[in-house]
Amino acid sequence: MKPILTHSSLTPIPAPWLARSSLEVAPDLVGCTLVRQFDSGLALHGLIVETEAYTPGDPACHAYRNRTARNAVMFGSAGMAYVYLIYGMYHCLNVVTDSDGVPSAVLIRALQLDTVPDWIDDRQATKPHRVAAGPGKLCRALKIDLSLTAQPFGVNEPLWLAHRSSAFQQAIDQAEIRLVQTTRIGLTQGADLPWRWYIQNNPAVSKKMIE
DNA sequence: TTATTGATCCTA
DNA sequence: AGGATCAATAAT
Repeated sequence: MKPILTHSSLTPIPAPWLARSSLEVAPDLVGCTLVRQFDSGLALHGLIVETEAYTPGDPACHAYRNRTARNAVMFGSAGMAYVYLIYGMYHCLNVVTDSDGVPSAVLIRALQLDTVPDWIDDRQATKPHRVAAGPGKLCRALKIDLSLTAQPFGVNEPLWLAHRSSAFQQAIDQAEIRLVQTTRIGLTQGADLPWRWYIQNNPAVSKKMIE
């Protein structure tokens, strides 16, 4: 395990905080921390550096058409994990948002990890801040798969979320850290909607981008 | 029932 | 530019 950065006290995010429009929650989750806890007692922390919002009426949302076995959790109450398999080989993690009955979620697209897990191969580990730089990569790094879908975020669960540190919030308030809002990645529908947010100049965002 | 698609990532 | 690889969804 190679340390990348340290973190101070973490305050858990309660489900009601997530029971808002995904368009509000997505930017608010940037700068928060995702914690992955294993049965072994090992815990990994990742600073959320990039998110995307998916809403009802959004053609890119998996819940756009009908309620199915896969997307059912998005119709439920906020604070649950929605995990799905993409392109047959990667998993993606979402936080379910908004009121019960309103299908919406926030996709976690990139994390800055506090440590590089042992199971990451040496080649990848040479660039520590790229290990979780993408929705598929972060699920691989944190061993997130379909077994975690429809599970609640919580301090006694495999996954939980913590609020921004006061230092991060201050940096946002003083514009030392800036959020960029732009279009989402990899979509054929709803590609023009500016519903992605990321930390400007952060080395762990999912792709190299200008401005 | 079979065919196509996809909120990705890596290699060349 | 192309391939890996498979569940959900669309088409037959």
